[in-house]
Amino acid sequence: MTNPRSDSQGSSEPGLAGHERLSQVAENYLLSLYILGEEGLRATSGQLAEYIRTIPAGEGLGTTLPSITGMLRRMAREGLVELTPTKEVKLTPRGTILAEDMVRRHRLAERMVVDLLGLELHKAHEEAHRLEHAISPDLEVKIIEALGNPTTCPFGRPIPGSGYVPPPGPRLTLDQAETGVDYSVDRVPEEDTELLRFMVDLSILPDRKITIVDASRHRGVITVRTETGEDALGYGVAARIWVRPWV
Amino acid sequence: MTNPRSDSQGSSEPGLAGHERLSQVAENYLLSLYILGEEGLRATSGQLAEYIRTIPAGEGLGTTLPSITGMLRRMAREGLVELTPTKEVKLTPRGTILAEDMVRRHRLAERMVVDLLGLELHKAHEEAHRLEHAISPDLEVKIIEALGNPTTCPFGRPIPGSGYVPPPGPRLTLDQAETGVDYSVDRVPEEDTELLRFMVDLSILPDRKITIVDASRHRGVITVRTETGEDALGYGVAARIWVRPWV
DNA sequence: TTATTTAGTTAGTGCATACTAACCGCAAGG
DNA sequence: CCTTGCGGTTAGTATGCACTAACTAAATAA
Repeated sequence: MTNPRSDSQGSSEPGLAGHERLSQVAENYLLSLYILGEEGLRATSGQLAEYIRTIPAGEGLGTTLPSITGMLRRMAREGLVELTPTKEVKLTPRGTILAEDMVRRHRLAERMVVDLLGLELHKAHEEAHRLEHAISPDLEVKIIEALGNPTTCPFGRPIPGSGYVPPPGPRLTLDQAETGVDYSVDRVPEEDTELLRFMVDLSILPDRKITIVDASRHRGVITVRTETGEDALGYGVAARIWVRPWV
Repeated sequence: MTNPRSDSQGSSEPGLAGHERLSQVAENYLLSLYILGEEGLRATSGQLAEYIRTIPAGEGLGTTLPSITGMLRRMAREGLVELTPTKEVKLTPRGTILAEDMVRRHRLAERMVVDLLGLELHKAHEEAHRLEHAISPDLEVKIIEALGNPTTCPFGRPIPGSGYVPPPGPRLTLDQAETGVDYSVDRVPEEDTELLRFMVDLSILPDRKITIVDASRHRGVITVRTETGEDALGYGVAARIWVRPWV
């Protein structure tokens, strides 16, 4: 956003895209918009507000509708987004590139803090939200090397530009899965700290095996078996866990 | 600075000090003031301007005297510094604690990017200047663990709160050292990227052995021998390298 | 001693980002 | 068809942090 930070910034190192630097706020918006897209949600100011509200402490507020309108206007002026007549927010090509940069840095940061620094998984998303703004192209390259070119974040989401190929076979949410069939966990929600803590205990984590022992929709409870044992999940939670058929 | 970021921030984790979050600009000022103190320089607005100018790309400018006056006024209002009648800037107790926090994070970040991520030494200082603002207390603990409780940054400066004890024996700058005597490098300048690149080649790095082969003050040149071989340094450069007697 | 240089402040502005309060347009319900 | 409410924008304002231009006070030089 032509903020002071964007001066004196000439990084033309090799490796990855141009890595133009924006304000942290703009970077957060781009990341949020990218993720809304990924989730297949209509990217409106309201959705954006909601998502931004999940961006944990340390990143500033900016969660009221008027703030968002204003920010989007500025971003539109800078050619990062377009505001369609249907009140939707679309990333421009340039915005898309920069958004991917952010998502990549975010997910690399998540991997770094977990795999290299041993941070507890449930804290990774929040920490990454701070770190993503502080990773230069040089550092990004080093992180990728140190991690051995990871293709997903620790929650199972793909790292853009990493050469991720979605595993074969259909992907579905756990609430739609069949009883008695073995599945592999594909993705888990990343922003719900308390839930994550619980899932770590239960080994409901990407690439682990999970099987539905019993699903009683009327009670709204699914019982699953994992490495660790058996436990019950609500349908709401189950709907946020993606699985694919076990190899 | 009562900026939006300081809301929603309740980190009361164990381990290290309170870790109140300020604006990045304020954090930079605190770090700069701390380092000026460390170097024994009179901390005036002018010195501050000069030091802040060395803070590399990505951190924003804010280098003119009026900006500094303004910022210091705000920081004084927040009880971080005091402006003495002799135009000197003093850290308050609270300011000192927060400044130490920043310096610690900065130096840990330097170690992390070098030791854990393999970043080239001459880039470490600049990267750390971005990362220092993005390290939470939790993460700090993990970084310390992963690094095995380091007591200095890769340039030889002590990490506050690490239990660093200065090595015994006198410390002097290389331009004052005697010819033919073996010394151990104690500290090297961290912000001069080009110089550092050269020193890495020459193995003029903390804890390495260095010996003056010949010093011809009139020519302004000192010839040193290191692991790597012999080479000539200007007196200006030599004055910025700290050494102590070799064990 | 007076003139100049140096260091710092004050004044006046600009921009990004936040907020609250007030307004608008459309979908749904009566 | 009108009314209400939700989602969004506009208006108005505040604060942090940057700048330039103009002033001042202390130190230095002439």
